[in-house]
Amino acid sequence: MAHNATAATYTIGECARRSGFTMDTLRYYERIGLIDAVERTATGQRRFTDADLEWLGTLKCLRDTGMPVEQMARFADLVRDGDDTIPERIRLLEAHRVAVDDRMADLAAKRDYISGKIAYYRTV
Amino acid sequence: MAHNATAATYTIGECARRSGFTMDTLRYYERIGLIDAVERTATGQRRFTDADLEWLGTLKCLRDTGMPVEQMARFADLVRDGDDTIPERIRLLEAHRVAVDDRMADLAAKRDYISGKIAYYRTV
DNA sequence: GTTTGCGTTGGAGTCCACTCCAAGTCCTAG
DNA sequence: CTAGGACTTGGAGTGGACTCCAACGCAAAC
Repeated sequence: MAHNATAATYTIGECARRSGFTMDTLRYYERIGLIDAVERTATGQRRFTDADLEWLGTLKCLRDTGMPVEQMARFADLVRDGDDTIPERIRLLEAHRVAVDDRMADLAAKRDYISGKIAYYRTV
Repeated sequence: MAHNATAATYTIGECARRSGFTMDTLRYYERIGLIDAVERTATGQRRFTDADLEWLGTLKCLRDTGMPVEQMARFADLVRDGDDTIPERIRLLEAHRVAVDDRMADLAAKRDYISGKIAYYRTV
């Protein structure tokens, strides 16, 4: 058997600190199935693993780029359903990337409008 | 007296179409003071002017770049209070531009993460 | 001159994504 | 061994920004 050097686990508080979600949000995400049932101690406290944290990193990325929770749940389902769903996952992520690109282009244009407004105010 | 060639007015439906807000949102914005009381016909129907539309364009830009309604209301108040408030308006818009820039940088980074994820899935 | 549809109001309802609460248990530092 | 902080639950509450509703009045096309 391999020597398991890094089996770190984290309390929900520590996980919140590391993931950028609040404890409440972590519990909420577990409740609605965005994250699989987290390991528990004998007394019922959650212990998050590095794998959980990595998945949370993906969720954070999707969430912060504006993906609705419902679509993230769909993605989570695909991940749960194994490698057969990889083409669909790619489709989902590509669609999302397009949405993000569109959003960035829109922001850039509107940023310029704001800059123009500022420049105009400076002439008054 | 000058010849007034363009005194176009628009119904709320037309204004919605042109501004990109819904009729309900336009009424809501008027109610909360984001837009000044709109002109009315004798029978009480709203008639938006080109000036209204221009202001709505500014609001759309601010809103779509994530400015909270409350801060837009603050900006609207400044505009109402005359030219003395221009330095403050500049400060407000500059702060907002920084926020937009930050948001774009964050989106760009996270877009790359998503791209990496897609690339990875393609290797599986 | 009537039908079809656009407009009016105040107020209630919706949606999303959390966020908070109370009452209790568990952990750990001293 | 005890004090204080971290964790548990189910369920209720929040905040922001709309969005919808009913019951009605007005408009304009034929």
